[in-house]
Amino acid sequence: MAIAYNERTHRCGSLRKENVGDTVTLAGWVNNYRDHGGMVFIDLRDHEGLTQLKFNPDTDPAAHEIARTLRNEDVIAIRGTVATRGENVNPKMLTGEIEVEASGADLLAKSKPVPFEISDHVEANEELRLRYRYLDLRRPQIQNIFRVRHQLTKTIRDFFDDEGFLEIETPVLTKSTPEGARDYLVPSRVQQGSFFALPQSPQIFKQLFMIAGFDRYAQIVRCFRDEDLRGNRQPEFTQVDMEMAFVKRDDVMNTIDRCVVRIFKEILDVDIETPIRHMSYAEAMERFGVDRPDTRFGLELQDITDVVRETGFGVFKGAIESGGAVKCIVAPGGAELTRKVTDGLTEELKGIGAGGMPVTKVVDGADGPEFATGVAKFMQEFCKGICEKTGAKVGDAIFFMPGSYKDVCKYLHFVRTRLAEILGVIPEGRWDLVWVVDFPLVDWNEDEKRWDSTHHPFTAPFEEDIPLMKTDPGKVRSDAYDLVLNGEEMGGGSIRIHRQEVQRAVFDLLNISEEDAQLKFKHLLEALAFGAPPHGGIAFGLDRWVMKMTGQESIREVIAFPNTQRATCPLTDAPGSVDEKQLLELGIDIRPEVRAKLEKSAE
RNA sequence: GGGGCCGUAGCUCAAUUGGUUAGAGUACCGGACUGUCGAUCCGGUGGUUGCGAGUUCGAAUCUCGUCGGCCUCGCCA
Repeated sequence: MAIAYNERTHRCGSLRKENVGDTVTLAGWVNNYRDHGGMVFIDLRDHEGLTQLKFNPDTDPAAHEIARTLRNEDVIAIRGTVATRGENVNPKMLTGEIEVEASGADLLAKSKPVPFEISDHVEANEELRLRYRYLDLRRPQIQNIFRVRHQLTKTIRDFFDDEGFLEIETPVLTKSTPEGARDYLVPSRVQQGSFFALPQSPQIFKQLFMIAGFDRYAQIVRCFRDEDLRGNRQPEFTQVDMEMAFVKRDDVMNTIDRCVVRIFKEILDVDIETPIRHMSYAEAMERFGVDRPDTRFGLELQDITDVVRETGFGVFKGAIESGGAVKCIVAPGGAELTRKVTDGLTEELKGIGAGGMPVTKVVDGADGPEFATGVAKFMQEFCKGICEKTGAKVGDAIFFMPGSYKDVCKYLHFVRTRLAEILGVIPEGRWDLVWVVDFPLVDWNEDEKRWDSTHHPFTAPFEEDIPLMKTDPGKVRSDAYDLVLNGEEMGGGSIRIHRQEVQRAVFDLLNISEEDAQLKFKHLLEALAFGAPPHGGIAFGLDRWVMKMTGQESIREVIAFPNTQRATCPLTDAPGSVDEKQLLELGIDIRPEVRAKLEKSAE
């Protein structure tokens, strides 16, 4: 008799000893089978958990016959009676006190042997996992990630709903903006020769919502950027996007503080202290060398430019004379580090463009602490000064970095992060949140010889800094803010420019002509002329939040069907070629040199 | 575009550093087994060592190229 699989009485994670004696119907996948010739045991799996099924030839020969043929990942439905396991309780299973004695079984779908085991014990390589992602997604730990993802989006939506935000969708087929990241383009058939762009973010649209008078908008929205991938970057990703009218930056940050508190409480049952602390961009760069400081540990950067100003040591002297700096990191107990480790660090640094890294160790000398090994002989005369300035003690190692301020920051940030791993000083279970504020409005682009927006061209400068735009643009601070969690940027936003004359001044500074501005941002500029309320907002990388909250190392783990580093999908084989007919309709063609390359690789 | 690591059975990994017929666990197939739970025991199938050149008496191992994966710099307003 067929089992009514559409009338499951329970799920596989729910049966307990209170259910003993109940007649139940379950359905799911064969997680594992143990065939004793007589007795057959099957662990049945569904989205909730595992239940052991027992097939006894004396109880039900027909069901037992079916059970003997079952293999992993076969889909079955069974009917049976819940029984206690007596002496044979399995404490490792949530349902380990019971089992279901099957009195009927249906094979609903046979499975081929799977390319990799669906289990906690075996980890297949990532490419294979992505190629058979639907099998990978069967693993309970992976399903849990998506459960957290669901809870997180629900919590965020509930929060914004409670605070009076409206979720409104914005276009996916929209207009290319030449600023910022490379756009994904979609050719138009109706307007041959024209292209839509997929949004890098709904930035302008959300500002238009404010001008439209919605007051508060929030959306969980897919965004696209055609740039190279990283462990925490995918070409399509999900933003939590919000905008508020009639606010100053503290209002936005306070709102997010409340949201973050709620997220941590509801998802992880962790209490976050508010207000989340603020740190200026300048302080972050000075102490950590990066605008997303990891404040869970020390190893901060220390400036010793003044201490060693009179040095004859070539690289230090050169850096100082050309207006740069000499900074260092003191590694407590670093004298224990082997030559191999410090040399390895130097090699890694060279890999990202550094010339090298002078290192020395502080030892007990005849006359107090002195330097030993490495660049000791060049630095000995400054030992006392450096130790006083930095607090370095006997047994420590000091890693020096001379160069331009930018380079020193970049390389020492790298050193700091690696040292923290090597020394094992990153505490577990910490959630260090910090708002980085007072970013510079613009950044000098040496290659192009022009000022670029640090954030984006609609970010408001500090009112009191506006006069500096003409005289010293690099000093102008912007009303922008980034939220950083454990050294990773989780989101960023700003107060926007709502007055035309300020917007024009910023465009001037960015060397965007009136014509250009009209061409690129006409819709926003026009709207600003019709009474724009002061407004500001922020956007979060949802994927990064899920990644952090589930303890994953890669963003790919928290996206159902992610891309590889070369932006392909091993499961669908996207992107793929299209018919000539499709190209014809769109009025576009593959360039000859690309065609030639494709034909060559097809051979 | 640059730097680094990797690619051996369906899967996870070995192969004494260039040496005879490339092994093990697992999966799969056959057999045994009535309390297992990563079942056990016996037997079996399974390999273009990513691909292509080269060096060598001899290459999984060395060299070059190429393809693919991951990390990273640039890039990501």
